[in-house]
Amino acid sequence: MNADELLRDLTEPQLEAVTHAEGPLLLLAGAGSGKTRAITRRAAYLAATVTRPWNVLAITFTNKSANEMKERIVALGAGEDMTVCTFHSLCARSLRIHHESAGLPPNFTIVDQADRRQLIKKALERVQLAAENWRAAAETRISRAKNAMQSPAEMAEAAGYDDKTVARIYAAYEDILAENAGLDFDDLLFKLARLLQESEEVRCKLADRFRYILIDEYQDTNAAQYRIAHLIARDHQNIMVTGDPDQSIYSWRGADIGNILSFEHDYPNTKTVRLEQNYRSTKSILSAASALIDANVGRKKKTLWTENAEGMPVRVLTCDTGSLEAERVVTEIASLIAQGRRPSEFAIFYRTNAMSRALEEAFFVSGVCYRIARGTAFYARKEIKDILAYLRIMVNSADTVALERAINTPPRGIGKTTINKLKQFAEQQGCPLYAAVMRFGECGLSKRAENCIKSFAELLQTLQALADGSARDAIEQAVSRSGLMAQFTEQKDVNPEPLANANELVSAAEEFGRANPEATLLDWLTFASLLGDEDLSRGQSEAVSLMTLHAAKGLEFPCVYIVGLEEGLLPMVRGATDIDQEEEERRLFFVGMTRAMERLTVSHAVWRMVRGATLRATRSVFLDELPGDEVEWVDRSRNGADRNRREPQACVRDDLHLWAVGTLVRHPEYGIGQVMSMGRRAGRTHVNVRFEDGREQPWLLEFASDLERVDFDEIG
DNA sequence: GTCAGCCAAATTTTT
DNA sequence: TTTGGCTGAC
Repeated sequence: MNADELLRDLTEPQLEAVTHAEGPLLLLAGAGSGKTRAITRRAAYLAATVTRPWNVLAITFTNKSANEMKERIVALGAGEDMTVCTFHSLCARSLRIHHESAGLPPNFTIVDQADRRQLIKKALERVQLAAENWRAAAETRISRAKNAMQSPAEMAEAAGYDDKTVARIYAAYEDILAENAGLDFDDLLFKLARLLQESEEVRCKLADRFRYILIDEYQDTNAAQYRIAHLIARDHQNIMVTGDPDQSIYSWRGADIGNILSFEHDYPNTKTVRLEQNYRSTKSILSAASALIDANVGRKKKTLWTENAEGMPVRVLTCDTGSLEAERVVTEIASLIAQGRRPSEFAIFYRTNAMSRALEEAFFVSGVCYRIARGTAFYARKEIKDILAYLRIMVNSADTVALERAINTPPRGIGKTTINKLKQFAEQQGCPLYAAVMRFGECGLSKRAENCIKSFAELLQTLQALADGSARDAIEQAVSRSGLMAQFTEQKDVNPEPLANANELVSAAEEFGRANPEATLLDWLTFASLLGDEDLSRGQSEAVSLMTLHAAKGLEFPCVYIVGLEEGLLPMVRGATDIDQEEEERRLFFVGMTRAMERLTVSHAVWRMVRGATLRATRSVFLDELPGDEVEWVDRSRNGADRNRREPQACVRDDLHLWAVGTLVRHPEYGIGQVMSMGRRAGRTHVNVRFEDGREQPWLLEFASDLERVDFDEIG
């Protein structure tokens, strides 16, 4: 596409943003205002006019949005050479290249959240504190410190006992990370920010390479990310940021809404463009959402408007209990589907994951397909981590977390006693655990244990010889030689997932190798450690989406339900001391509301079960902030009008004894599946079946006549 | 090495 | 209520 074509079909403000050439640009983009369109067009336009693609850097927060953005930019004809990536992967790559200046080993491994927890536990042991009392505090505060670019020493200068204690844990944790040659997610940002600050040479290199930078979702940046952006853009000032302060919902993770609010101040010649026309929602939805967000006081004024239809009013539903609320919502969705809507047009949002339970139960009864957008990432699965552990040892033998995981996975007779002896030896010698494994003869082990360790040591050596080859081969070898493959294959009838996931990992590596022929195993590991699972989601089946409000950001659905509008839930915190937090909760609700295109329903229950106890709930203040004339209140509580609620029918058929979790079934249309869970509710039995394509489908057993039980042998 | 049983903890979680 | 982690018995 040539430059003129890139400017086609743009609104006036979009055009302004796209064609702005030099200097800082702030794009304040309201929900649903075509922000991505503006940013991708601009990236392509820059590459076509004032600069070359490889001099442009576009940064996002998630892999998903990076991939989407890249795809769209490539489709606009701007070439593959533009760097479109997440903050974290930019950091990982840059630190890999400039590891020497950063004082890092070249083969550092990236430590994920679960590993991080283990390491913090070790740090607690090392400073001899009762783990239970400090674990949670240490986890959040160390992360916060790193995000704010604070070292352990700086933290120790703080006054309180708590700070000093956490600083000790932090220091121990840093030591352990260094011993493992590991960097956690926060380190990636922190270390690059510090490197850019301290090394003029590296800073100039990056600034020269990336002459134009674009940052999406700028309201979610933390102090380290702010520094990185600033240090790259300081000289050329070609920095464009987009975002919406009203959608800042991650302050609890260190995001600083102040970054976007003070952008014009930080970059004095900023041109500010506002995208205020909304293309997503009806007038009713938009004005309800606008009225709500207006209640935030320290807010940068912004007025969203739309040319869309008025639409139906936003509805507020009152129910007696959480489960009745769920039942109502699901019943309504079922009837709309019966009238011709597709399941994928619906989404239900809630504040906490625990709230999905009631909804799931209601879905069981209704038989409507649903899908929960959960956080269990592909790369966080046990079998995947087991494999990655071997690969990590291959590139970084100091990676003790990986070693401890791999040493007896699959079981090879190396028990706690043996491991402790090895650890003891390592400690005495001041060497990494890996060295102890290699010097198994000196650790005072029993003959039996020594043999086990010996073959493990040999395995590691064999694998390490492959470390310089392709990632694909490394994985294949690691999986088969470690015995993991045998384990997965053996259990495939009981649980086919590990085998499937292992194979998927191999194909992912193969694909990566094809796209990056030069890439080493280390490159692939860097890439894989930073990946979530959204890219690998299998089988886009028709289903209603269930997710937390946080997970909803960036998505849109024709029909949206937001449940649990109660004090203590949404907003979760409240009170004069916590104005900022309350405002963030309001933004969270705002984000949820603005996902809706046509129909928006919010609900609350009079009684809510919280941790086993049923408590009287107070309706959320947010509901009272919605404009009266745009909103229809529907009271379905006992004192309300709904006396004709359909009671569940009695159980027709009870085959519970014939069915069990894990039973294989065949469906004429969906193929072979497996019973994932079963339950009884209101005297009826329901089963939840997952099929080969990843689709999950609930059935009420008496209506599940299409399901046929099959035996393992039958499908080989 | 595995498993039942007990206790404690329970927002959100882009990487 | 549910879940995960840890402990102690086989």
